Amino acid sequence: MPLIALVDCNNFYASCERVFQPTLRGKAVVVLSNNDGCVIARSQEAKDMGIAMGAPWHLNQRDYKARGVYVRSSNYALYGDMSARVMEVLKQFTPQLEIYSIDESFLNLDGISAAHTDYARNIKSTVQQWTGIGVSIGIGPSKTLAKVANRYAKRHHATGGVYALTDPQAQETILSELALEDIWGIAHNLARRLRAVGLNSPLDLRNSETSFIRDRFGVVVERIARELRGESCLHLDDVTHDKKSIMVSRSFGHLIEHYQDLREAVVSYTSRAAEKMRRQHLAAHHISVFIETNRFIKSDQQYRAHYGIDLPVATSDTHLLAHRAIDALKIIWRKNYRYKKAGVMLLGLEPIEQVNDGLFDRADNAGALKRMKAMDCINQRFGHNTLMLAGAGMQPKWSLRRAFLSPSFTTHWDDLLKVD
DNA sequence: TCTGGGGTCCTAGGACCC
DNA sequence: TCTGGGGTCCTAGGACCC
Repeated sequence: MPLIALVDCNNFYASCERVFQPTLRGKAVVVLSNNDGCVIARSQEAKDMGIAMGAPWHLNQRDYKARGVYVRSSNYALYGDMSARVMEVLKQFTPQLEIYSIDESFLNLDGISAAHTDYARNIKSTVQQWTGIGVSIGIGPSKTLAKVANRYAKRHHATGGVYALTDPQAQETILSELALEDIWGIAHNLARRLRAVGLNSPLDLRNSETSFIRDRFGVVVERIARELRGESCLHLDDVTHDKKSIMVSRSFGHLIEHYQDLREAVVSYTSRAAEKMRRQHLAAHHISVFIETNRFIKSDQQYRAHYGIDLPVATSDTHLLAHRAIDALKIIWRKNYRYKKAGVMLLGLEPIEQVNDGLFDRADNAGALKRMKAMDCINQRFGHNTLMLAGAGMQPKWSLRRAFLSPSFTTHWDDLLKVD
């Protein structure tokens, strides 16, 4: 029987903030989304105060601040870096590690001779010591049961943050006490449909007839049911795959009515998405743009639309993609709406072996490559608004404009490229 | 005033082929 | 008189995840 551990960082973003600002220890900390719109992470103290995940911050902001809650805007570069450190430590404890998300990994414990809870406690304390991040560890014969065990470890202090759900009796008890929605892969909709046929708990689902589940709910739920039985269906996957899509989207700080503003946003998102894509050595065959109004303002006329364009040749050329994105935007944009959000998706991604190969379909490949690399550097250095201006054909800051227009511009590239 | 951002997988149905 | 059926591929949209 395989044994799988799920290591999950506790309150990850809040914990990261604390590592870099130790005075936040023991304090209630929340991390907010873009525009400081809603709560996306909370320290234990903040959870204990009843601050909900996803809660719109503006609703209770004054109240919480008065009660001493510390607030941080999200810093994904920091979290990504901390995540990599944690994963590096975890790698040393297993022959096979699947990085599932920024704060979670599955570890294969097969062939580990030590008692698994002792082993897990060792992992936990090592991660804590080397990175400053606290983790909880759940162990089970399948990923789904490891998830359940992890949840149990997080919620029951007596476990000390480590719990192995290997005993059949314990499995029955815990599965009978959980709600369907507590199971990985089951959310509101599926839970409702399951209850409609009399399956009210994870235990009911586990004990139901496989063929019945398969017929009524499809392979996804069938796998969940099998996993709950301890049958490992979702195997560990330790190779990193190329991304299948790359998206950049944002909610605007204020509602946008003019086409020009929307266009600036879309061009800016496109350049960021293209930049991400190039960093992963990928090129896109398809670009899709979407815009939407604010669904929370009931009195506003609502509008949502998206449009995709196929690219004849896979490309990661910012200019080319930006032009296609604008084409798409022109098609879906409508007057007299107040837009809240826009996004750009790159799809049909394929790897490019060499940076130069198939990357550009313009004549001046070398020049385009240089310009593109420099744009990435400018982005990093001056912020994306700079490129947004340049990309949209507007007037960038004078110094940058001079850089772009100067005949000797190429001699400046090397300086810019040193940033890399 | 103010409600995130970035992903993956599966399915159903249509088009098309032999 | 009889008017198939199996298979693949593609896409849009749903559902779920962190």
